[in-house]
Amino acid sequence: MKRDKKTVTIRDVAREAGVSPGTVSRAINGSPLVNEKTRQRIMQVVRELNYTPNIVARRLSLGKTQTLAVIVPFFTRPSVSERLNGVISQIASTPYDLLIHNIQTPAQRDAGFSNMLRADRVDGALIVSLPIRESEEVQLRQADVPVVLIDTGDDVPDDFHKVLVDDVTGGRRATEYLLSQGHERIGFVGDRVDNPFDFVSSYNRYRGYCQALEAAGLTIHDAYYGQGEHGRVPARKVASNMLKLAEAPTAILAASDTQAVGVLEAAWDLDLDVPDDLSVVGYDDIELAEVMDLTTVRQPLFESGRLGAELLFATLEDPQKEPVHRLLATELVVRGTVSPL
Amino acid sequence: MKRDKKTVTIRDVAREAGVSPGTVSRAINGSPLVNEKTRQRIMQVVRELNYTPNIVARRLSLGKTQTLAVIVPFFTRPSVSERLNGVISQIASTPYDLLIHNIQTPAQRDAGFSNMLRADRVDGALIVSLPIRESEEVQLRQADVPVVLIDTGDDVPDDFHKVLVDDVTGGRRATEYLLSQGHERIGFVGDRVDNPFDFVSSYNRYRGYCQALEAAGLTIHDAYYGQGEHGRVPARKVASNMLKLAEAPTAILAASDTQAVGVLEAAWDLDLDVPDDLSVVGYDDIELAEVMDLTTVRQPLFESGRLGAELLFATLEDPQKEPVHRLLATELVVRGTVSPL
DNA sequence: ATGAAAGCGCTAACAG
DNA sequence: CTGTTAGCGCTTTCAT
Repeated sequence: MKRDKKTVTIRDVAREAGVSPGTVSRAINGSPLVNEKTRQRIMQVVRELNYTPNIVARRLSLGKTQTLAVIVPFFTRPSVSERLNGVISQIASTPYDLLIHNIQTPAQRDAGFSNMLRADRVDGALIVSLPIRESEEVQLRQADVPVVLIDTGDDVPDDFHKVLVDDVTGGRRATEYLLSQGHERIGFVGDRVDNPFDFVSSYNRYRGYCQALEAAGLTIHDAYYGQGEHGRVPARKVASNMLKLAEAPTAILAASDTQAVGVLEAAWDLDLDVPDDLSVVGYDDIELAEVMDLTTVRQPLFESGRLGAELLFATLEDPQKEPVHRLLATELVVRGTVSPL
Repeated sequence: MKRDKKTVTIRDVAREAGVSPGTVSRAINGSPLVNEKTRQRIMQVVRELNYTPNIVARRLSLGKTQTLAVIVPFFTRPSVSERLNGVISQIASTPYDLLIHNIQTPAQRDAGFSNMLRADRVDGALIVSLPIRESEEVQLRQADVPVVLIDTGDDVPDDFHKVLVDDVTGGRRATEYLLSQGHERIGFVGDRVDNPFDFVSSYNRYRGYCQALEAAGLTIHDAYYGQGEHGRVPARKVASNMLKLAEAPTAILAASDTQAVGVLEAAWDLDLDVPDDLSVVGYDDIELAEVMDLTTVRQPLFESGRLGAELLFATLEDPQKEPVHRLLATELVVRGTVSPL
């Protein structure tokens, strides 16, 4: 849209082809009501002039942005970026543009919600792994574009489209597995409950852990609930403290593979052998898990993103569509970091 | 831009405030030639009506898209996504939208170059880690938007803005380090030279490796140049073969940390101790490297992205700007996978 | 300091 | 089947 380097417009094509702009538009957009002869001639001119329609003008006229937005926190985290990958690959075959709004600060968070959900900017939006606050729920409801929540929104009303992964069950299964191997002193290392983004997946996995313990008639010790900032290094510290307890756990379930590696490091620091002295289970099954031979809970990261995008397209087609909820299952991947007690 | 749910336009505000649309526009955009009183009144109405300017209309009128694109292959690779992170964080504080075009197939590649470099779509573009082919170089030159190349384009003429990292020197330094530790039989495990994307960074690192070897008066053996698809698993296979040679290398330099981990795995497979039986050096210094205690060559991933975006903004301000080239340095990070011979 | 009017480039309803 | 016309919503001369 540089005005200096003159752009070829539909008018230029029309003049050159000896027709009206309207006809050119029809020809380009494959309307059936244009003579084959004229269409050929027009397309010829289009090629000669190397014409390409101004997409912004097109959008204004059509009233559609042909753009989708995804709001996502910390997209460099492997689990997040894999979901994003699913979204992107689903959109790739469509003419839609994809706007990425990464969130790492509160300001970006506000900006994302107030800018990216507007119909003059996008036709629809995906929110990935970012917990929805009450005020944001209001914004979402007022938003004039369809929104699909991926890996978030289990606590917001069911009138939103959602693709969720069953974190509670995942945490429970992992714990049950540990119990089945004879472990009773089982620790949990996860995010802080009161983290600045209100991330809740770690806590949900912890809830599953509690369920399993209770079902087994075991008591839940606070000392076995290690909370820290998300990441390998804090997890290492938290696990280290836990492992120094008089009655140290014989197994630890981590809220993510990244944190599980921190647990492994803590064990190394203390000269504890994994799995002989300590069993460890992670969560996510990112590539790192395989490298570390980590037993973990696999969740369908890519698929959750792909499905969310698919769902958004369906909603674009039929805005009145009933809210859809997909709850994806997890799967325990047994590798080498757990041994029977 | 839903037409049904009536949108508030500048006209509505104007009518309500008893002024003309032009004045509202001026008021909103902070023009000095509008009476303070009227501005107040207008802003009041804006708030009451919850008016927000239609961004597409604004773009059409202004002739600017306020959008930037980044073309990037395999953005889930940690090294790539970290560069992207640098780009995003630099753009975050600006009003620009960011379009991500991920490339995993030839079709996406073509689409990216023909769609994303058009002035009616974006104001500028960044190309990250994707080697430029000759035909693409032509497209780049014809593009009517400024383009900055990040981690690519060392083989295209110097009239493009570039942010490069010195892969050759990085490869050389790593090799020199290995030589200084007494190693002479040094292997290299990297991408295939004839890979479908023409990725060249692996080969450049290999060139540095060759330089170091030659400078030391050593001959370069083809058997010590292991090529495979990018990734941990192929690298494992390639390294495995190399380590089974009669005269197996005592040290291996990998073209990336990911591949270095494959080398480590190959060593484990063969019951070789690292670093006692085999020294290993990686490249990139992604988080995985620290976890594996891997000696590696650190390159400024985030900074390369940030700098590229910064450069693009500078070019947006001054399109006539002389082509800028930044060559970023690498740094050897000594950890625990190398021992003297 | 403000209003009127033209225009950004495209699409679509309306005639014919 | 094609031309004409009227917008889409905003910005920006050009008057006044």
